[in-house]
Amino acid sequence: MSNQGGLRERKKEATRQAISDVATELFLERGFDNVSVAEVAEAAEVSRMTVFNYFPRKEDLFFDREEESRQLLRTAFAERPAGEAPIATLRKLVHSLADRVHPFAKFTDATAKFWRTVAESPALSARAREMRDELINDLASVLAGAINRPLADADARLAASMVVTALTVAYAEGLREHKARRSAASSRETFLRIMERSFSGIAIMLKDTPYA
Amino acid sequence: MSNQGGLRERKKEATRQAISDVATELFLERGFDNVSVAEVAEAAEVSRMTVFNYFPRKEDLFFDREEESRQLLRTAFAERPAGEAPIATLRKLVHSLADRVHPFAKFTDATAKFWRTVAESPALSARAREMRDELINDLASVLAGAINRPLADADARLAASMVVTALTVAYAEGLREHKARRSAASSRETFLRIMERSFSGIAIMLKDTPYA
DNA sequence: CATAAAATTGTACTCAGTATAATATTTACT
DNA sequence: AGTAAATATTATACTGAGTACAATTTTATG
Repeated sequence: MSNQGGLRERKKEATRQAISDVATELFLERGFDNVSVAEVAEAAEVSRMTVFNYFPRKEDLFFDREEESRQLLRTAFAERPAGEAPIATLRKLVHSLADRVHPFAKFTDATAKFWRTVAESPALSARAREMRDELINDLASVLAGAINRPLADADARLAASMVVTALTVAYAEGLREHKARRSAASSRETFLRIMERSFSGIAIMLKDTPYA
Repeated sequence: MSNQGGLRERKKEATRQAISDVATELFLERGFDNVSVAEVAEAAEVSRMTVFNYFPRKEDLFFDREEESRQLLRTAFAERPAGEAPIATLRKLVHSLADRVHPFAKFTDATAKFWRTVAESPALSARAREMRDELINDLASVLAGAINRPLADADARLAASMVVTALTVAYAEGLREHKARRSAASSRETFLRIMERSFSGIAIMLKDTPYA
């Protein structure tokens, strides 16, 4: 039987982390497309097959936190005050992320380097876009679920698409601001300013729906 | 020297078209991921290398009209009345596309099958997302250029992202409506209704900028 | 018809990702 | 402790996209 805190589980987690760490380091150093999975395996002192055992796709070695955003949404809506408009819940969540300097609203040299590495690799860029679309789908489901609407509700899809698009633009501009001014405060303000403008527009789009 | 309407040019174009046609047919029939480039080459009676000569990536065999959307934007803004708000120009363009039943606003069994084939292939979906991002970048440049702003203008990026996102959602819902009701009129209406709602919200987002 | 330019092809390669079977290691049980 | 079952790791061999480069065929031009 599988032992929760057993040696096997701990070793697996350690192996996984070791592979991910050494891979991330190599990718940041030399660029995602200039490092083969075989090299990662060798550097992690593990076989190529083991790498693919833990990470089905090479891109997963770099993007190792997809589940986090999903969880973030679920808890935000689980704790939502009854009767609050879903869009208001999201607006609060965004401010909370900015206040807590969550990775999704963090503008530092490290995050800049991370996203530069993504931008320089077609494969990583493609995976980032895919994750964006998955986030939109998740959010649409959560939004529709929050007010007991069918999961394919068109208004939910519009709302989710617009919010995630706003986040993408706001985050990109936040990063640009960081590169230009190197100020955490002004990056944060740029990010929030764009999100606020976006939310005001999104509210209009959804004004005759239960989402706003 | 290269002869404009010479035999060589005509033959090249014919070969290219023949490859693209036979590939599209195979992909629609059996699915993009179940047909190898080698098979396409064989069916087109051409070598594998020749296929890659004309179409650098396999996905290009299916998406063969990327330039069209680019051109659509440029001409719309070239013919724009002086002083018209860029967002108004886009709104008119969308209505014009719907009226002319342009491929970007066309809801038929054929377009449904086309996009179903895309949805069923990870590679084609990825390429579609990439094209969406390229369209956003193009549109942002055109918007900024239209009012003599720097090409990286944040407002232009926000506007472009929002409009393309709206188009994506509106088109998807138009397709869904087609599948449900098989009515060209009601698909068109669904599409335009979502676009109108989106434009009204986008106008709010940009109300203090020269774009709206 | 000969020759230059350009299109097509052949060959050999790299790399991601998959399938499958063999081997090593941990766990559970006596 | 020792052993059998479960599971992690590895070896091997494969497919298919995409690239590099050289050889060959086809078209254009004098």
